[in-house]
Amino acid sequence: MRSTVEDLTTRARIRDAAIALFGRDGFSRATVRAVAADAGVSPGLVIHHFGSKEGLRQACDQHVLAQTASQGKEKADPSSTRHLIQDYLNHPGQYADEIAYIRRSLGDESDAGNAFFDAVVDQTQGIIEAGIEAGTIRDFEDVRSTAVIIASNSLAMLVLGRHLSRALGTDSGPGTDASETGGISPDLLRQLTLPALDIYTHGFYADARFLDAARDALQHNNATTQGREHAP
Amino acid sequence: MRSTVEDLTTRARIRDAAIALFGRDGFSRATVRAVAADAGVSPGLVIHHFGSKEGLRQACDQHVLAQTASQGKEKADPSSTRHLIQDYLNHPGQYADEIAYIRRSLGDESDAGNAFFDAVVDQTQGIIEAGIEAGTIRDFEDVRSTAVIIASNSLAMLVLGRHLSRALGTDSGPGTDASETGGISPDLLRQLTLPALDIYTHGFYADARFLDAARDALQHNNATTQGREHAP
DNA sequence: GTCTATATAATGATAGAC
DNA sequence: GTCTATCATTATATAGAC
Repeated sequence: MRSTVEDLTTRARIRDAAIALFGRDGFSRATVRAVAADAGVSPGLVIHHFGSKEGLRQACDQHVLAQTASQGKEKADPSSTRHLIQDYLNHPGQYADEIAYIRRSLGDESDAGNAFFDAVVDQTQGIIEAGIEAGTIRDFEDVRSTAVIIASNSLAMLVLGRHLSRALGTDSGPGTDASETGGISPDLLRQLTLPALDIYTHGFYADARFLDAARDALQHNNATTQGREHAP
Repeated sequence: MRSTVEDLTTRARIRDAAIALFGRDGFSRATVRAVAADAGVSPGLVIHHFGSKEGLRQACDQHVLAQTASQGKEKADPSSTRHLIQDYLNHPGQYADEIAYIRRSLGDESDAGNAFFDAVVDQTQGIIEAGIEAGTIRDFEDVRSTAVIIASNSLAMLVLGRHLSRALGTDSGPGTDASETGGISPDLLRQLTLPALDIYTHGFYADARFLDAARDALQHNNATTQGREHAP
Protein backbone atom coordinates (compact mmCIF):
# COMPACT_ATOMS: atom_id res chain seq x y z
CA MET A 1 0.00 0.00 0.00
CA ARG A 2 2.64 2.47 1.02
CA SER A 3 5.52 2.72 -1.38
CA THR A 4 8.94 2.40 0.16
CA VAL A 5 10.35 5.29 -1.86
CA GLU A 6 9.76 8.74 -0.43
CA ASP A 7 7.22 9.91 -2.97
CA LEU A 8 4.66 11.00 -0.40
CA THR A 9 3.13 14.42 -0.32
CA THR A 10 4.67 16.76 2.22
CA ARG A 11 1.52 16.63 4.28
CA ALA A 12 1.68 12.84 4.42
CA ARG A 13 5.38 12.95 5.30
CA ILE A 14 4.67 15.26 8.22
CA ARG A 15 1.82 13.03 9.37
CA ASP A 16 3.95 9.90 9.23
CA ALA A 17 6.75 11.59 11.15
CA ALA A 18 4.20 12.63 13.75
CA ILE A 19 2.84 9.09 14.05
CA ALA A 20 6.33 7.81 14.67
CA LEU A 21 7.18 10.49 17.22
CA PHE A 22 3.84 10.42 19.03
CA GLY A 23 4.16 6.66 19.31
CA ARG A 24 7.73 6.77 20.53
CA ASP A 25 7.62 9.71 22.94
CA GLY A 26 3.94 10.19 23.63
CA PHE A 27 1.81 13.08 22.47
CA SER A 28 2.82 15.65 25.06
CA ARG A 29 6.53 14.90 24.99
CA ALA A 30 6.75 14.99 21.22
CA THR A 31 7.00 18.56 19.94
CA VAL A 32 5.90 20.15 16.70
CA ARG A 33 9.50 21.19 16.17
CA ALA A 34 10.71 17.61 16.40
CA VAL A 35 8.03 16.45 13.98
CA ALA A 36 9.01 19.18 11.56
CA ALA A 37 12.69 18.29 11.84
CA ASP A 38 12.00 14.60 11.21
CA ALA A 39 9.85 15.45 8.23
CA GLY A 40 12.47 17.85 6.91
CA VAL A 41 10.24 20.92 6.97
CA SER A 42 9.82 24.05 9.07
CA PRO A 43 7.70 24.08 12.23
CA GLY A 44 5.44 26.68 10.70
CA LEU A 45 4.54 24.40 7.83
CA VAL A 46 3.28 21.75 10.23
CA ILE A 47 0.80 24.20 11.71
CA HIS A 48 -0.07 25.50 8.25
CA HIS A 49 -1.14 22.01 7.19
CA PHE A 50 -2.89 20.82 10.33
CA GLY A 51 -3.95 24.02 12.08
CA SER A 52 -2.61 23.00 15.46
CA LYS A 53 -0.82 20.21 17.25
CA GLU A 54 -4.20 18.83 18.23
CA GLY A 55 -5.25 18.89 14.60
CA LEU A 56 -2.13 16.95 13.75
CA ARG A 57 -3.02 14.39 16.38
CA GLN A 58 -6.49 13.92 14.96
CA ALA A 59 -5.09 13.45 11.48
CA CYS A 60 -2.74 10.80 12.91
CA ASP A 61 -5.62 9.12 14.74
CA GLN A 62 -7.68 9.03 11.60
CA HIS A 63 -4.89 7.67 9.43
CA VAL A 64 -3.77 4.97 11.85
CA LEU A 65 -7.37 3.91 12.35
CA ALA A 66 -7.98 3.68 8.62
CA GLN A 67 -4.79 1.64 8.20
CA THR A 68 -5.57 -0.85 10.95
CA ALA A 69 -9.26 -1.06 10.04
CA SER A 70 -8.53 -2.08 6.47
CA GLN A 71 -5.89 -4.43 7.80
CA GLY A 72 -8.44 -5.92 10.20
CA LYS A 73 -10.85 -6.61 7.36
CA GLU A 74 -8.21 -8.47 5.39
CA LYS A 75 -7.05 -10.54 8.32
CA ALA A 76 -10.46 -11.44 9.71
CA ASP A 77 -9.87 -15.07 8.85
CA PRO A 78 -7.45 -16.41 11.45
CA SER A 79 -9.14 -18.38 14.14
CA SER A 80 -7.37 -16.90 17.14
CA THR A 81 -7.13 -13.34 18.38
CA ARG A 82 -3.51 -14.09 19.07
CA HIS A 83 -2.90 -14.05 15.37
CA LEU A 84 -3.91 -10.43 15.23
CA ILE A 85 -0.82 -9.37 17.13
CA GLN A 86 1.28 -11.98 15.41
CA ASP A 87 0.27 -10.80 11.98
CA TYR A 88 1.44 -7.29 12.70
CA LEU A 89 4.72 -8.62 13.98
CA ASN A 90 5.23 -10.61 10.83
CA HIS A 91 5.53 -7.34 8.95
CA PRO A 92 8.87 -6.37 10.46
CA GLY A 93 9.10 -2.62 10.78
CA GLN A 94 6.45 -1.84 8.21
CA TYR A 95 3.72 -1.28 10.78
CA ALA A 96 6.01 -0.70 13.74
CA ASP A 97 5.15 2.99 13.95
CA GLU A 98 1.44 2.33 13.82
CA ILE A 99 1.76 -0.33 16.52
CA ALA A 100 3.64 2.01 18.82
CA TYR A 101 1.08 4.72 18.11
CA ILE A 102 -1.79 2.44 19.03
CA ARG A 103 0.01 1.30 22.15
CA ARG A 104 0.25 4.92 23.28
CA SER A 105 -3.34 5.57 22.27
CA LEU A 106 -4.59 2.71 24.41
CA GLY A 107 -3.02 4.32 27.45
CA ASP A 108 -3.94 7.91 26.68
CA GLU A 109 -7.44 9.28 26.51
CA SER A 110 -7.73 8.94 22.76
CA ASP A 111 -10.41 8.34 20.17
CA ALA A 112 -8.07 6.12 18.21
CA GLY A 113 -7.35 3.97 21.26
CA ASN A 114 -11.03 3.61 22.04
CA ALA A 115 -11.95 2.70 18.48
CA PHE A 116 -9.08 0.25 18.18
CA PHE A 117 -9.93 -1.56 21.40
CA ASP A 118 -13.60 -1.78 20.46
CA ALA A 119 -12.68 -3.10 17.02
CA VAL A 120 -10.54 -5.82 18.56
CA VAL A 121 -13.33 -6.78 20.95
CA ASP A 122 -15.88 -6.92 18.14
CA GLN A 123 -13.58 -8.98 15.98
CA THR A 124 -12.87 -11.30 18.90
CA GLN A 125 -16.55 -11.71 19.60
CA GLY A 126 -17.14 -12.65 15.96
CA ILE A 127 -14.35 -15.20 16.13
CA ILE A 128 -15.78 -16.70 19.31
CA GLU A 129 -19.29 -16.96 17.90
CA ALA A 130 -17.96 -18.61 14.75
CA GLY A 131 -15.81 -20.93 16.86
CA ILE A 132 -18.76 -21.95 19.01
CA GLU A 133 -20.72 -22.68 15.84
CA ALA A 134 -17.84 -24.74 14.47
CA GLY A 135 -17.28 -26.51 17.77
CA THR A 136 -13.68 -25.35 18.17
CA ILE A 137 -14.40 -22.91 20.99
CA ARG A 138 -16.34 -23.67 24.16
CA ASP A 139 -19.91 -22.47 24.38
CA PHE A 140 -19.78 -19.56 26.81
CA GLU A 141 -22.74 -18.15 28.65
CA ASP A 142 -21.60 -14.53 28.38
CA VAL A 143 -19.92 -14.27 24.99
CA ARG A 144 -19.49 -10.50 25.18
CA SER A 145 -17.66 -10.56 28.50
CA THR A 146 -15.55 -13.46 27.31
CA ALA A 147 -14.60 -11.53 24.20
CA VAL A 148 -13.62 -8.54 26.32
CA ILE A 149 -11.43 -10.73 28.50
CA ILE A 150 -9.72 -12.42 25.56
CA ALA A 151 -9.17 -9.08 23.82
CA SER A 152 -7.79 -7.63 27.03
CA ASN A 153 -5.40 -10.53 27.44
CA SER A 154 -4.24 -10.22 23.85
CA LEU A 155 -3.74 -6.46 23.94
CA ALA A 156 -1.90 -6.77 27.23
CA MET A 157 0.97 -8.23 25.24
CA LEU A 158 0.99 -5.07 23.19
CA VAL A 159 0.74 -2.62 26.06
CA LEU A 160 2.99 -4.49 28.49
CA GLY A 161 5.35 -5.93 25.88
CA ARG A 162 8.33 -4.10 27.30
CA HIS A 163 7.74 -5.69 30.70
CA LEU A 164 7.14 -9.14 29.30
CA SER A 165 10.50 -9.29 27.58
CA ARG A 166 12.30 -7.88 30.58
CA ALA A 167 10.66 -10.33 32.98
CA LEU A 168 11.62 -13.22 30.73
CA GLY A 169 15.16 -12.02 30.21
CA THR A 170 14.66 -12.08 26.44
CA ASP A 171 15.51 -8.41 26.31
CA SER A 172 18.19 -7.83 23.70
CA GLY A 173 18.78 -4.31 24.95
CA PRO A 174 17.70 -1.00 23.48
CA GLY A 175 18.09 -0.30 19.79
CA THR A 176 16.76 -3.69 18.84
CA ASP A 177 13.80 -3.75 16.52
CA ALA A 178 11.86 -5.24 19.42
CA SER A 179 11.97 -1.89 21.17
CA GLU A 180 10.23 -0.34 18.19
CA THR A 181 7.20 -2.54 18.71
CA GLY A 182 7.06 -1.97 22.43
CA GLY A 183 9.31 -4.83 23.42
CA ILE A 184 7.60 -7.70 21.65
CA SER A 185 10.10 -9.66 19.66
CA PRO A 186 9.39 -12.75 17.57
CA ASP A 187 11.49 -14.71 20.07
CA LEU A 188 9.32 -13.52 22.95
CA LEU A 189 6.15 -14.42 21.11
CA ARG A 190 7.52 -17.86 20.37
CA GLN A 191 8.32 -18.40 24.04
CA LEU A 192 4.84 -17.36 25.17
CA THR A 193 2.73 -19.04 22.50
CA LEU A 194 2.68 -22.55 23.92
CA PRO A 195 2.15 -21.61 27.59
CA ALA A 196 -0.65 -19.25 26.56
CA LEU A 197 -2.32 -21.81 24.33
CA ASP A 198 -1.90 -24.37 27.08
CA ILE A 199 -3.91 -22.22 29.47
CA TYR A 200 -6.49 -21.51 26.78
CA THR A 201 -6.78 -25.24 26.10
CA HIS A 202 -6.53 -26.98 29.46
CA GLY A 203 -7.16 -24.06 31.81
CA PHE A 204 -5.03 -22.73 34.62
CA TYR A 205 -6.52 -24.32 37.71
CA ALA A 206 -6.43 -28.05 38.36
CA ASP A 207 -10.14 -28.25 39.09
CA ALA A 208 -13.29 -26.15 39.44
CA ARG A 209 -13.06 -25.35 43.13
CA PHE A 210 -12.14 -21.69 42.61
CA LEU A 211 -14.85 -21.20 40.03
CA ASP A 212 -17.42 -22.82 42.28
CA ALA A 213 -16.28 -20.77 45.25
CA ALA A 214 -16.54 -17.54 43.28
CA ARG A 215 -19.99 -18.50 42.03
CA ASP A 216 -21.14 -19.10 45.58
CA ALA A 217 -19.57 -15.89 46.82
CA LEU A 218 -21.21 -13.80 44.11
CA GLN A 219 -24.61 -15.37 44.72
CA HIS A 220 -24.25 -14.72 48.43
CA ASN A 221 -23.23 -11.16 47.65
CA ASN A 222 -26.29 -10.63 45.49
CA ALA A 223 -28.56 -12.10 48.13
CA THR A 224 -27.07 -9.78 50.73
CA THR A 225 -27.44 -6.79 48.46
CA GLN A 226 -31.04 -7.63 47.68
CA GLY A 227 -31.78 -8.08 51.36
CA ARG A 228 -30.30 -4.69 52.08
CA GLU A 229 -32.41 -3.18 49.37
CA HIS A 230 -35.51 -4.30 51.16
CA ALA A 231 -34.26 -3.18 54.55
CA PRO A 232 -31.99 -0.18 54.24
CA MET B 1 -1.15 3.59 57.91
CA ARG B 2 -1.95 7.01 56.56
CA SER B 3 -4.16 9.10 58.77
CA THR B 4 -7.16 10.62 57.07
CA VAL B 5 -6.65 13.97 58.73
CA GLU B 6 -4.20 16.34 57.04
CA ASP B 7 -1.42 16.09 59.57
CA LEU B 8 1.28 15.25 57.03
CA THR B 9 4.47 17.17 56.66
CA THR B 10 4.47 19.66 53.83
CA ARG B 11 6.95 17.57 51.92
CA ALA B 12 4.65 14.55 52.15
CA ARG B 13 1.66 16.63 51.13
CA ILE B 14 3.48 17.83 48.02
CA ARG B 15 4.54 14.28 47.21
CA ASP B 16 1.00 12.94 47.57
CA ALA B 17 -0.39 15.72 45.40
CA ALA B 18 2.23 14.86 42.80
CA ILE B 19 1.33 11.16 42.91
CA ALA B 20 -2.29 12.03 42.30
CA LEU B 21 -1.54 14.43 39.45
CA PHE B 22 1.12 12.29 37.78
CA GLY B 23 -1.30 9.40 37.88
CA ARG B 24 -4.21 11.39 36.53
CA ASP B 25 -2.51 13.46 33.83
CA GLY B 26 0.77 11.70 33.25
CA PHE B 27 4.21 12.98 34.17
CA SER B 28 4.77 15.37 31.29
CA ARG B 29 1.29 16.87 31.30
CA ALA B 30 1.26 17.47 35.04
CA THR B 31 3.09 20.67 35.93
CA VAL B 32 5.03 21.67 39.00
CA ARG B 33 2.67 24.61 39.37
CA ALA B 34 -0.39 22.36 39.43
CA VAL B 35 1.23 20.12 42.03
CA ALA B 36 2.03 23.14 44.16
CA ALA B 37 -1.50 24.47 43.85
CA ASP B 38 -3.01 21.13 44.85
CA ALA B 39 -0.67 20.90 47.82
CA GLY B 40 -1.45 24.49 48.79
CA VAL B 41 2.13 25.73 48.52
CA SER B 42 4.17 27.84 46.14
CA PRO B 43 5.86 26.39 43.06
CA GLY B 44 9.24 27.39 44.40
CA LEU B 45 8.77 25.28 47.50
CA VAL B 46 8.24 22.17 45.43
CA ILE B 47 11.63 22.61 43.80
CA HIS B 48 13.16 23.54 47.13
CA HIS B 49 12.11 20.18 48.58
CA PHE B 50 12.79 17.90 45.63
CA GLY B 51 15.43 19.74 43.61
CA SER B 52 13.66 19.30 40.30
CA LYS B 53 10.56 17.85 38.72
CA GLU B 54 12.52 14.69 38.01
CA GLY B 55 13.54 14.53 41.67
CA LEU B 56 9.89 14.80 42.60
CA ARG B 57 9.08 11.94 40.27
CA GLN B 58 11.72 9.74 41.86
CA ALA B 59 10.38 10.50 45.31
CA CYS B 60 6.92 9.51 44.08
CA ASP B 61 8.27 6.32 42.52
CA GLN B 62 10.01 5.39 45.74
CA HIS B 63 7.01 6.10 47.93
CA VAL B 64 4.47 4.28 45.77
CA LEU B 65 6.81 1.33 45.49
CA ALA B 66 7.30 1.15 49.24
CA GLN B 67 3.54 1.35 49.78
CA THR B 68 2.68 -1.39 47.32
CA ALA B 69 5.59 -3.60 48.37
CA SER B 70 4.50 -3.65 52.01
CA GLN B 71 0.94 -4.19 50.84
CA GLY B 72 2.12 -7.10 48.70
CA LYS B 73 3.77 -8.77 51.67
CA GLU B 74 0.59 -8.58 53.73
CA LYS B 75 -1.64 -9.88 50.98
CA ALA B 76 0.62 -12.69 49.78
CA ASP B 77 -1.91 -15.23 51.01
CA PRO B 78 -4.74 -15.21 48.48
CA SER B 79 -4.55 -18.03 46.05
CA SER B 80 -5.21 -16.11 42.86
CA THR B 81 -3.42 -13.18 41.30
CA ARG B 82 -6.84 -11.79 40.57
CA HIS B 83 -7.21 -11.05 44.24
CA LEU B 84 -4.31 -8.65 44.04
CA ILE B 85 -6.31 -6.22 41.95
CA GLN B 86 -9.46 -6.97 43.87
CA ASP B 87 -7.83 -6.21 47.18
CA TYR B 88 -6.83 -2.77 46.06
CA LEU B 89 -10.32 -2.11 44.80
CA ASN B 90 -11.79 -3.12 48.13
CA HIS B 91 -10.13 -0.07 49.65
CA PRO B 92 -12.33 2.44 47.88
CA GLY B 93 -10.41 5.60 47.18
CA GLN B 94 -7.71 4.99 49.73
CA TYR B 95 -5.23 3.59 47.23
CA ALA B 96 -6.86 5.03 44.12
CA ASP B 97 -4.05 7.53 43.56
CA GLU B 98 -1.37 4.89 43.89
CA ILE B 99 -3.23 2.62 41.48
CA ALA B 100 -3.50 5.36 38.90
CA TYR B 101 0.16 6.20 39.40
CA ILE B 102 1.19 2.61 38.82
CA ARG B 103 -1.03 2.39 35.78
CA ARG B 104 0.81 5.34 34.27
CA SER B 105 4.17 3.94 35.34
CA LEU B 106 3.49 0.67 33.55
CA GLY B 107 3.02 2.57 30.30
CA ASP B 108 5.85 5.05 30.71
CA GLU B 109 9.50 4.19 30.87
CA SER B 110 9.68 4.13 34.63
CA ASP B 111 11.61 2.37 37.36
CA ALA B 112 8.50 2.11 39.47
CA GLY B 113 6.58 0.46 36.64
CA ASN B 114 9.36 -2.03 36.03
CA ALA B 115 9.70 -2.92 39.68
CA PHE B 116 5.96 -3.25 40.15
CA PHE B 117 5.53 -5.54 37.17
CA ASP B 118 8.43 -7.72 38.24
CA ALA B 119 7.04 -7.91 41.77
CA VAL B 120 3.67 -9.05 40.46
CA VAL B 121 5.33 -11.68 38.28
CA ASP B 122 7.42 -12.97 41.16
CA GLN B 123 4.43 -13.11 43.47
CA THR B 124 2.41 -14.87 40.78
CA GLN B 125 5.17 -17.39 40.26
CA GLY B 126 5.22 -18.12 43.97
CA ILE B 127 1.48 -18.60 44.00
CA ILE B 128 1.67 -20.97 41.03
CA GLU B 129 4.43 -23.06 42.59
CA ALA B 130 2.50 -23.30 45.84
CA GLY B 131 -0.66 -24.15 43.93
CA ILE B 132 1.08 -26.91 42.00
CA GLU B 133 2.37 -28.30 45.27
CA ALA B 134 -1.11 -28.17 46.77
CA GLY B 135 -2.72 -29.63 43.66
CA THR B 136 -5.00 -26.65 43.02
CA ILE B 137 -3.10 -25.38 39.98
CA ARG B 138 -2.07 -27.44 36.97
CA ASP B 139 1.53 -28.56 36.75
CA PHE B 140 3.01 -26.37 34.02
CA GLU B 141 6.19 -27.12 32.13
CA ASP B 142 7.34 -23.52 31.99
CA VAL B 143 6.25 -21.97 35.27
CA ARG B 144 8.06 -18.69 34.67
CA SER B 145 6.42 -18.04 31.31
CA THR B 146 3.07 -19.06 32.73
CA ALA B 147 3.52 -16.61 35.59
CA VAL B 148 4.35 -13.84 33.13
CA ILE B 149 1.22 -14.59 31.13
CA ILE B 150 -1.04 -14.67 34.18
CA ALA B 151 0.50 -11.47 35.52
CA SER B 152 0.08 -9.83 32.14
CA ASN B 153 -3.56 -10.86 31.97
CA SER B 154 -4.20 -9.57 35.48
CA LEU B 155 -2.47 -6.24 34.96
CA ALA B 156 -4.29 -5.79 31.67
CA MET B 157 -7.39 -5.10 33.73
CA LEU B 158 -5.50 -2.29 35.42
CA VAL B 159 -3.98 -0.79 32.28
CA LEU B 160 -6.97 -1.25 30.00
CA GLY B 161 -9.65 -0.79 32.65
CA ARG B 162 -11.10 2.25 30.95
CA HIS B 163 -11.64 0.27 27.76
CA LEU B 164 -13.08 -2.73 29.54
CA SER B 165 -15.86 -0.74 31.15
CA ARG B 166 -16.62 1.12 27.96
CA ALA B 167 -16.75 -2.06 25.89
CA LEU B 168 -19.14 -3.61 28.39
CA GLY B 169 -21.32 -0.56 28.65
CA THR B 170 -20.80 -0.44 32.42
CA ASP B 171 -19.44 3.05 32.09
CA SER B 172 -21.18 5.34 34.55
CA GLY B 173 -19.72 8.42 32.91
CA PRO B 174 -16.86 10.66 34.04
CA GLY B 175 -16.64 11.84 37.59
CA THR B 176 -17.46 8.41 38.97
CA ASP B 177 -15.00 6.93 41.37
CA ALA B 178 -14.39 4.25 38.78
CA SER B 179 -12.60 6.81 36.63
CA GLU B 180 -10.19 7.40 39.50
CA THR B 181 -9.02 3.81 39.32
CA GLY B 182 -8.72 3.81 35.57
CA GLY B 183 -12.22 2.65 34.83
CA ILE B 184 -12.38 -0.47 36.99
CA SER B 185 -15.51 -0.41 39.06
CA PRO B 186 -16.63 -3.10 41.50
CA ASP B 187 -19.54 -3.78 39.14
CA LEU B 188 -17.18 -4.34 36.24
CA LEU B 189 -15.04 -6.70 38.27
CA ARG B 190 -18.11 -8.64 39.31
CA GLN B 191 -19.20 -9.00 35.70
CA LEU B 192 -15.80 -10.27 34.59
CA THR B 193 -14.94 -12.56 37.50
CA LEU B 194 -16.95 -15.60 36.47
CA PRO B 195 -16.11 -15.51 32.74
CA ALA B 196 -12.43 -15.09 33.60
CA LEU B 197 -12.45 -17.90 36.15
CA ASP B 198 -14.37 -20.05 33.68
CA ILE B 199 -11.56 -19.69 31.13
CA TYR B 200 -8.97 -20.32 33.82
CA THR B 201 -10.84 -23.44 34.90
CA HIS B 202 -12.16 -25.07 31.72
CA GLY B 203 -10.05 -23.32 29.10
CA PHE B 204 -11.12 -21.30 26.10
CA TYR B 205 -10.92 -23.77 23.25
CA ALA B 206 -13.16 -26.80 22.98
CA ASP B 207 -10.27 -29.19 22.41
CA ALA B 208 -6.51 -29.33 21.96
CA ARG B 209 -6.36 -28.92 18.18
CA PHE B 210 -4.98 -25.37 18.29
CA LEU B 211 -2.40 -26.26 20.91
CA ASP B 212 -1.30 -29.28 18.92
CA ALA B 213 -1.17 -27.29 15.72
CA ALA B 214 0.99 -24.62 17.35
CA ARG B 215 3.29 -27.25 18.80
CA ASP B 216 3.75 -28.77 15.37
CA ALA B 217 4.27 -25.39 13.74
CA LEU B 218 6.92 -24.37 16.26
CA GLN B 219 8.76 -27.66 15.95
CA HIS B 220 8.66 -27.34 12.18
CA ASN B 221 9.91 -23.79 12.53
CA ASN B 222 12.81 -24.88 14.69
CA ALA B 223 13.66 -27.68 12.31
CA THR B 224 13.64 -25.24 9.42
CA THR B 225 15.78 -22.78 11.33
CA GLN B 226 18.26 -25.47 12.28
CA GLY B 227 18.35 -26.68 8.71
CA ARG B 228 19.07 -23.17 7.52
CA GLU B 229 21.82 -22.83 10.05
CA HIS B 230 23.56 -25.80 8.51
CA ALA B 231 22.93 -24.66 4.97
CA PRO B 232 22.73 -20.89 4.80
C1' DG C 1 3.36 25.69 -0.41
C1' DT C 2 7.17 26.79 2.05
C1' DC C 3 10.20 29.52 4.69
C1' DT C 4 11.98 33.08 8.22
C1' DA C 5 11.00 35.81 11.89
C1' DT C 6 8.35 36.73 15.73
C1' DA C 7 4.53 36.97 19.05
C1' DT C 8 2.66 34.94 23.09
C1' DA C 9 2.22 31.88 26.62
C1' DA C 10 3.65 28.42 29.78
C1' DT C 11 7.17 25.75 32.00
C1' DG C 12 11.10 24.40 35.05
C1' DA C 13 14.19 26.52 37.90
C1' DT C 14 16.67 30.47 40.64
C1' DA C 15 17.39 34.41 44.01
C1' DG C 16 16.59 36.62 47.82
C1' DA C 17 13.38 38.52 51.49
C1' DC C 18 11.01 36.97 55.56
C1' DG D 1 10.68 26.49 55.62
C1' DT D 2 8.05 29.28 52.90
C1' DC D 3 6.92 32.93 49.88
C1' DT D 4 7.24 36.46 46.01
C1' DA D 5 9.35 37.86 42.08
C1' DT D 6 11.88 36.80 38.24
C1' DC D 7 14.86 34.43 34.81
C1' DA D 8 15.77 31.51 31.00
C1' DT D 9 14.00 28.20 28.13
C1' DT D 10 10.87 26.09 25.39
C1' DA D 11 6.42 25.46 23.40
C1' DT D 12 2.59 26.48 20.24
C1' DA D 13 0.98 29.48 17.04
C1' DT D 14 0.97 33.73 13.90
C1' DA D 15 2.45 37.10 10.14
C1' DG D 16 4.22 38.09 6.17
C1' DA D 17 7.84 37.53 2.48
C1' DC D 18 8.95 34.57 -1.39
